[in-house]
Amino acid sequence: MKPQKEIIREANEEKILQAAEMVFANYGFKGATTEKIANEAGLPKANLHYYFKTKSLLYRTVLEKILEEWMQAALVFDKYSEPSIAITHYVKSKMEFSRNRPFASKVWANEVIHGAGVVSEFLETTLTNWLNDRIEVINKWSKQRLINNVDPQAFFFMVWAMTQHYADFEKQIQILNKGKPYSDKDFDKKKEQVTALVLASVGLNT
Amino acid sequence: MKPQKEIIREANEEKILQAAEMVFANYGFKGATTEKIANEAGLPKANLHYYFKTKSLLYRTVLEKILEEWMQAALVFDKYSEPSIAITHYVKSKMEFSRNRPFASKVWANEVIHGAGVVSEFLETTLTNWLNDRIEVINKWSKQRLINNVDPQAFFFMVWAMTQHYADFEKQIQILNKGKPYSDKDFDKKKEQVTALVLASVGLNT
DNA sequence: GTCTATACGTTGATAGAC
DNA sequence: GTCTATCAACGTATAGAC
Repeated sequence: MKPQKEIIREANEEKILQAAEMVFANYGFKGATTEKIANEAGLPKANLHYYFKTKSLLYRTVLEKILEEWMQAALVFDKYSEPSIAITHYVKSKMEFSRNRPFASKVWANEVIHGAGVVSEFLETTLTNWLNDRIEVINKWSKQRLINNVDPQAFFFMVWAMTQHYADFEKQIQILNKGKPYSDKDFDKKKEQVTALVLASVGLNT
Repeated sequence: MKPQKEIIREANEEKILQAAEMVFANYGFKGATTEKIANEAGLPKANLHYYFKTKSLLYRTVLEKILEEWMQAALVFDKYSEPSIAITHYVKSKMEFSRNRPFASKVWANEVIHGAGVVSEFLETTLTNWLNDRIEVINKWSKQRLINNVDPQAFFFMVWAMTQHYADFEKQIQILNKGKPYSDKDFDKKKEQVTALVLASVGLNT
């Protein structure tokens, strides 16, 4: 059985991390204050600093959690060997991530826009390796004439950009949607449309 | 002939606006300090506040300039009536904007991610009108069987996301490109690839 | 129009009682 | 582990001499 203190610690850290993700997403690193995060987590600022010594450390911890989930979503690409099925599942997985974890997507976007100071190591190693392997898969499919002869890198950038756009530019999308946020049904339709566009872009019919 | 003071004013405002765009792009609104901007513009902080009373006003002025350019690039869509030509020119125009004005794109992305507090009015009026008109164009093309039957809104979001991705996620793209920024030649190739993907996505061949 | 010095608010972080 | 009080650093904005 876990000691009482450890249980408390884990619960509080979790509350803080969730609050931090939201506040960092909405205000950026500098714009986010430890006080806002603490309020959102429902505890005094001093407690936040007790659990996370510095704001910087808290930010890095938030990003680490996001990276784990990013990789988790990426695994879907390898689950199926048939191009249209693999791509469909991957796009849907990315769209669902945007829908369910919009703050995570925004924190990520923010971090990269401002120079990826924290995540550059991840980009240089894990993500580079992941992408290079998947580029080979796309090239293989092209050679087998299963899909159009596309630039694999441009293809992945397209999928990332399109799917993350629905999280990062949520506000713009909402305004252009007559001011109303997408309902679950709306979003499901967009998920289908995005998938159809991606499949067509490499020459696959739906 | 313009009075001397006016000439000085215009020159200094221009220097400040350019510096501000870069600093806002790289550090976000809160992360950008008036001192950094002033240094970048090559004048003391007090002068910056002489030309732009507050940081907020400076930020809004930067955004207004970006909006004008955004609309300018959007005009290209209407220059040609044939779908593949219109789309090709529009995508290329957006890609060139990302290439030539990466800071503008980043400031915009940042602003929208954090809730579009300043640009929401533009989104509600000008951009909504622009998009609604262009949606009709896409629908017309669909009905005439000139392009696939696609969701016009999803189509434009795709183009915006894909093209702006090359500016906003510049750093990530650079790292995934063996650490080297795209040369002009690299970028031209990507421009072609992006155009090909977009055309194919609506059923047009290249 | 330029610039140094400075006032004043905000915020990250800590001390120290409970 | 919790929380109030507090401080030092920073950053916006201005006063006032040139």
